[in-house]
Amino acid sequence: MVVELSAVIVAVRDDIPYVLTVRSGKQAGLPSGDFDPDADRSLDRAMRRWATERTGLSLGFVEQLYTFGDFGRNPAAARDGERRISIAYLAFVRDGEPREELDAHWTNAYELLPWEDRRHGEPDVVGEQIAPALAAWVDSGCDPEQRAGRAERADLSWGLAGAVWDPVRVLERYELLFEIGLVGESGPRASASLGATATLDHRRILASALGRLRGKLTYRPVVFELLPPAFTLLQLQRVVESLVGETMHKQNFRRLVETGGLVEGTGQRADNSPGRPAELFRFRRDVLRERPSPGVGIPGRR
Amino acid sequence: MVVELSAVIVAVRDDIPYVLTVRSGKQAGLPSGDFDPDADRSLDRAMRRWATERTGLSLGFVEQLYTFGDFGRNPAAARDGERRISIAYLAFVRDGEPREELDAHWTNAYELLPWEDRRHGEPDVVGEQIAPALAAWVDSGCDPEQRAGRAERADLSWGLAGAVWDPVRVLERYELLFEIGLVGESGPRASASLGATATLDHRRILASALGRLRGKLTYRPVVFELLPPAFTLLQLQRVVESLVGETMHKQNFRRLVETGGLVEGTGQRADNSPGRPAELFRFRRDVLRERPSPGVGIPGRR
DNA sequence: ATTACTTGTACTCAATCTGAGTATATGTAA
DNA sequence: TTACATATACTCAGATTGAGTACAAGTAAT
Repeated sequence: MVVELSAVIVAVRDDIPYVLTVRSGKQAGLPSGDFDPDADRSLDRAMRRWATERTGLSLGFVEQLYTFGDFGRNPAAARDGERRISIAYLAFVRDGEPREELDAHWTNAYELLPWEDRRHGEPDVVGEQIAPALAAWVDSGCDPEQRAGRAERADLSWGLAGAVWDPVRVLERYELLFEIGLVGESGPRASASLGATATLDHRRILASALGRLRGKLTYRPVVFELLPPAFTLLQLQRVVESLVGETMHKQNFRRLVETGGLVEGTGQRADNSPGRPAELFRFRRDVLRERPSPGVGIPGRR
Repeated sequence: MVVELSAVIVAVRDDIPYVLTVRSGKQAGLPSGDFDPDADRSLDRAMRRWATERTGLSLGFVEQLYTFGDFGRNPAAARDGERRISIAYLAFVRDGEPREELDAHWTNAYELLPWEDRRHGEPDVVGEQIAPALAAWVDSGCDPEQRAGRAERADLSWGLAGAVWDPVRVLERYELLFEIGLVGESGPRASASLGATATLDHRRILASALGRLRGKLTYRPVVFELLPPAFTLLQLQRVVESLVGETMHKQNFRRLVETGGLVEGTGQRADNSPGRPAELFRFRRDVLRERPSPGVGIPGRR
């Protein structure tokens, strides 16, 4: 049995959430490598050291995500009777280009999971391909009870039939698509509108990372690890929106973030923007002391 | 390298959260065993099968918790140069006694983590032993900056000096106690008021489980997996309180849970109680459809 | 039968928070 | 100057929350 580490390393630039990928053949994959028990005392430390060596980036926030160990996740290994277990991590970097010679790139996360970006409304692929495929899957259930169960599951995870869209349920959605055969792993099976494929189960790992990240935003002030030390409120809002995949009411977002004590003005103002220059803010560490779970509340749409 | 599975199996009875433990020598430990890659296709499945065989219980809600792999977590193994990685799971069972012949018992979770139960006010051990030890640790920092950092960390995780007590930060608290030497692993080091010790790092695993569980309560309707199908609102409240470790305002709890659409009355009423008999309620599955993250909101204390 | 005691359930009320705006301020470029 | 952009202040109705009060409906003791 081999234990490997893999990392979803996230950065946001120009309102786009990027994940770090490495090429392997024609597909992109997450950086990953075997865990060497002799080299590091702890998994977290191994992760940091190895990611730095591999990508030339220094990680900010780091959190263990999930351990993937399904038999089918690595068909090549399975064929040889080898079982590979992968401990996945989520990590943030503020900026910086990966070192070129290491063959690492930034990939738009929504190229891999296009249906998760709803900032410009529901993407066409949902109505045109996903919803019909889900409906067909529901109808193909063999008895009424199974059909009801399937409908419930499809509606809940995809926000159909009056249910609400929950940005956090990224993994549920991905797994449902996988189950009904709309997205594939370990092979260039899908159509372009259903997103680029990735090596092995790395899209699934990305899905859990995005879900966890979206959840975490609301109750821990982690966004700030993706922003420069001073930022305008609009910059902050855009970063949150890009991660959550939905737009927010500007004035209310500002109010939430200010009265919530998450940020404080620096007195300085940004200069490069069109329109009236905005004040620069910084993260206010004292919130941690005042509120039990401070995060950027996510006010209603638009 | 050996990969093992371990499980925090939780049940609540008489307002006490219990975890399933097995004896190993004089100490209690979580049930755990090596993962056999040939026997099961997925980790989750392995976990379920193995827990059922081992404990004779059928698990309800099951969730992967964290993978522990620190070098020091198993001193015996470390001495032999062996590295053991443990994938921990959190699971709920509704009730039922473990099969006797398997040497499994229910242990009060707060016997292992006494400071986490604040239903009867702050436990004495906090003021008498923990707070002084934390203060000493803060003072022993070698420069003002380090002392400030330590004070911040102690205050935040323990809700001291005006900071709020956050029930979710169980792991942070445990790790701080461990770091300053107040609780020990792999040996009967601690005083009784700081809780019973457990095998290896199993108390640490329990701490992450309790933290995760407390967090999950607020945004997913998982409590109901610990209750019988029909229950009174007070029963529900007591189960939540026992897990969160704090008491709640009765009328507001009821309001939150009812207007939140989490439960519906059955028309029947409980009969065995003193006082006016209460109506029996059941979990209302439709909430899942209506609200993005339904959980038992945790209203203010008392 | 009355009383004390227990728990359940309804309702009140002020304070706060939220969603959805309107209005005004302060820059740059034509 | 004007048009355009974004920033920021303020409003206001409706919902949610914290903290109670009041009353209902049982059991056990007097």
